[in-house]
Amino acid sequence: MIVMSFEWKEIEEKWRREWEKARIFEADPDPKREKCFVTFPYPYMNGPLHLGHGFTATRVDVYARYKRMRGFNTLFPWAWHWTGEPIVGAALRVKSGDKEIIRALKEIDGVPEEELKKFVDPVYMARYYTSEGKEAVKKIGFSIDWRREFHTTSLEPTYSRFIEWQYETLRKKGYVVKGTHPVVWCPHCKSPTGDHDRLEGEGVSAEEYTLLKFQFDDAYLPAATFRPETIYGVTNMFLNPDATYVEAMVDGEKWIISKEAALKLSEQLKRVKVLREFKGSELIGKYFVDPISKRKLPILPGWFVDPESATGVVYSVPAHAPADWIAIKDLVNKPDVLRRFGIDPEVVKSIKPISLIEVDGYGEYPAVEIVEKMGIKDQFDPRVDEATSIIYRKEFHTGILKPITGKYAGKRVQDVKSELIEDFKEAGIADSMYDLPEKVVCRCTTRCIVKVLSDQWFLRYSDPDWKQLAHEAIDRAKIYPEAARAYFHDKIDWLHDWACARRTGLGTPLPWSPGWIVETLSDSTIYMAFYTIVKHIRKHDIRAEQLTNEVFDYIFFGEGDPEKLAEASGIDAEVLEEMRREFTYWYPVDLRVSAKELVPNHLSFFIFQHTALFPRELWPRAIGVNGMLAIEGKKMSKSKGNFLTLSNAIDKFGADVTRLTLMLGAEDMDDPDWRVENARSIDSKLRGLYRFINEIIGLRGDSEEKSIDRWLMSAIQGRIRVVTEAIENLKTRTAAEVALFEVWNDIRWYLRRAESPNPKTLKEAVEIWIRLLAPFTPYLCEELWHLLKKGEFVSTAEWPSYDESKIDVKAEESENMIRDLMADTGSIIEVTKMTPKKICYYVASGWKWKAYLEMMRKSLSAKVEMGAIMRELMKAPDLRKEAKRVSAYVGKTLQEINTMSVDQKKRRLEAGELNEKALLNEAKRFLEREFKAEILIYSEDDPQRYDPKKRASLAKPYRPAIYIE
RNA sequence: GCGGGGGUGUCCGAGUGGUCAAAGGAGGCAGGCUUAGGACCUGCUGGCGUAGGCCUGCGCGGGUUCGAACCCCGUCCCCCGCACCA
Repeated sequence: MIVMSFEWKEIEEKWRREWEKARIFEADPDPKREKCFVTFPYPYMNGPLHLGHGFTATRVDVYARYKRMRGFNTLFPWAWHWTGEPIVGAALRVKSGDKEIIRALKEIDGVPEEELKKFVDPVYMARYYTSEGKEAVKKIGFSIDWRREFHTTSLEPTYSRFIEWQYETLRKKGYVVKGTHPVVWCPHCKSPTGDHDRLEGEGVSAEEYTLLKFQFDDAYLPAATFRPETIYGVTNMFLNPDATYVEAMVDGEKWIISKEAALKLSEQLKRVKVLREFKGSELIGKYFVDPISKRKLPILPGWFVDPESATGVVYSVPAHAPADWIAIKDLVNKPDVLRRFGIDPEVVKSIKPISLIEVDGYGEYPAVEIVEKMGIKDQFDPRVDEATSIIYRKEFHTGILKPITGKYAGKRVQDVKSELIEDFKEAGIADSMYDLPEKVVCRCTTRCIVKVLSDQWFLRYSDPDWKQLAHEAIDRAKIYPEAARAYFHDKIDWLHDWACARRTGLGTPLPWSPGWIVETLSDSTIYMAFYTIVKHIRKHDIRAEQLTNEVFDYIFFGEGDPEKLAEASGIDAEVLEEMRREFTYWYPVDLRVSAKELVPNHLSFFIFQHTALFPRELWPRAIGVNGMLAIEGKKMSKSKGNFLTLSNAIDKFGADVTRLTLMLGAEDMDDPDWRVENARSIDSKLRGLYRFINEIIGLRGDSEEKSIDRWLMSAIQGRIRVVTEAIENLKTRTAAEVALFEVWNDIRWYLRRAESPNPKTLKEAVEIWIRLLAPFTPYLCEELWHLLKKGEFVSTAEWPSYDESKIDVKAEESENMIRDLMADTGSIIEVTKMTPKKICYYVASGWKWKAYLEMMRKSLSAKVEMGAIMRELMKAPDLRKEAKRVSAYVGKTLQEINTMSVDQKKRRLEAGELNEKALLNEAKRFLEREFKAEILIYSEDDPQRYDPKKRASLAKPYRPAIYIE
């Protein structure tokens, strides 16, 4: 009696131990074997691994296990990312007793109380999650070579040395340069305020305003705008009478700006010296000069002007800015207000909008039109913003500049905008500043500003030559799915210089600039190279200081003489040579997989840096991109409380169930959705599979090979081909689906169909089946495999090869014929509502087959016409004898032939004439069982046939005629 | 707004010009097996139909074609990313 049930934990632990004992996932260079080097981006250790990590990494592991079975020397290493600020930030929050984070650590991450206390130390925290993470990775059964494990930062000195070498090399090659950069900045914390450090203003980033410098006596009024082209339509200025303005020297010029603006500009690398403060009202009613037209224009009161926004100086273009038009209209209606500021109401009344942009669907003054159309009453109407945005978008995208704009006339706004800004700056009438379009508040409750950092170190991802190389690397690589290729190209073009050093957090200090550390996305770009040598560093106890730049130059670039390097570094020449050999053996990376969110950053950086540092033959060979995991239909998030750690999932469902459920969730860039219900169903499927295979293994004996045996082996070959191709292209869902369900259905059909199932056929099928499933559910397959073959791992068994010789088109087409016939029979029974006692089948006679195949042959090259085909067919004497019936048959069959797909025609031609009578006789008892009726089989011309309704002549190839009573 | 992906039957999800009323799975219904079953097996799961057929149908509206879920144009909607951060 075979045991028909099992405990996941038991078999998983058993096989994990066996694998570790046999060291089957430890891979060393073997020049005789082709290698395969796959990687998963090391996870950041500020928390436990979650199911999303599990999803992506399982895809890597499936590929790795498959390749290993294909005979590749396969290396799948693992490491841990500690670089960055969040771990330090979290430790600080624990230290300060932040309730929110403590609750999250306890409830979501499951950190025990006594451990939690130690989390005030960020390094302890990282170590804790690393060791928890490693347990989870082992439990889920990834085929990792753990000898190559490491973590990042200066706490792993040899890795740190590797990063130093990388950055010194990049700098030497001119890829790292010094520059300036605007960041959202907290004046209190004196540090950049990232999205996660904000109370308010998530997603808000610095925007660059153009400042147009209008003349006012010996000073300038720098008005801020995103639409500098509208200077041609300026009619007046607005200042807030109640706001505080200053006169300040800014880089040697006298500017009039809001008090707040002066502070902001001083943080943007401008020398600012405030001369005096005054209320805006002081300037209301005075005149300024437009630098383009030299017209003198009035300064009007505008309470809507926000001194917190940019310079607090606003110029007015009523033709194209709804807010400006409304503000003027409001003033016209309040002559007393104007008089209070000493302004003659006639001055405002006489302001005429000046049109400068021609735009479809609007007349001279789009702003005036939209205000009227929307019925906006005054400047306090909330729809002013909406109107502004509609006009702005429309004019930017489709607007054509009018003659008043001089050299820009006739061009589209969006095409000349940047040129125009350059020109204005050149002419000294424009400048720029950064500001935030919305309020941003730091976690410390201070309002943030934009600061331009100097002395910043940048990776020059904006460099066109470097971009070119990155594009080339993408073009040379395989990208799964292919649709992601365009995404990469787009993101490579879009990337600009990347500030690659930070002041705070864990990491590797920038070697030439103390006080800076290499930023987290920048120290994780070529570390896969480190996997190839870290094993030797450990084995030979090599210290960081021995790993000089020259040593790395030798290992990774092949530069220098190992003997001399040995002397200088104290590392044996043989060891150096071995490391060099190991690097060149494993490199390049054959596959790297991540979720699509990493395309614009990590994966693109990975590509960029490989092209900067390595020759083309060492550029990555393939990149896989996948979707992002949702839990029960919702995006996974700690704050929403639907966060599922990898470890929890495995404990609850087992490793194989977790893996297979994930793999069946989605492929390509689709987002998989984890549902407990699915996992449960997969669990019961796998238990069923276990019983099913056990029963098959228990079968004894042998019997003769029938058409249905050939059918099963042929069908299984098709499954092998599909699964193999799918995994090759990282279509892991398709592969899992076919390997599990389609193969199962094939075998099920075989068992139902075959009079007496042939154990030999079944065992062959099962051996293939287990191996096809092994990359997905390695533990269960290992268990099953050992029931078949003692002492051999399925993990290292040979992948089933597609055997062309076992493809039997005739057997497959025969089976299709029988299935179709059963469906037709069933349909008749259903419609007529009879309970059949007797079912008669009449198979088509030889001449029909001859005509049918001939028509198909002809139709491969051209459409078959009645006349031509009849002339052709009449050449054969046996058909000529039946000319009348042939002609009727051909007429009826013509359309079927002409609309059949080429593929199908080829299959049927290859199958040739089926001996339908023999096939049906072979299936007779099966059909009788299925329909619970007597089955009678005749040739249509059989004079002995029972055919009371004269249906026999309806027989066609592949469609025997049917009579039921 | 820009860029990428997508809208298919109750649900998830295949499907890129004819083999498509549309794979596979889930759910539902019916039957079988069984002491019982949330285990297993079989069938059904758009509508109509007393003979293997017909009609409707793949976000919406047009078009190309002998023929369209698949190609073209327009349109609406959904998801993801948009930077100093893992």
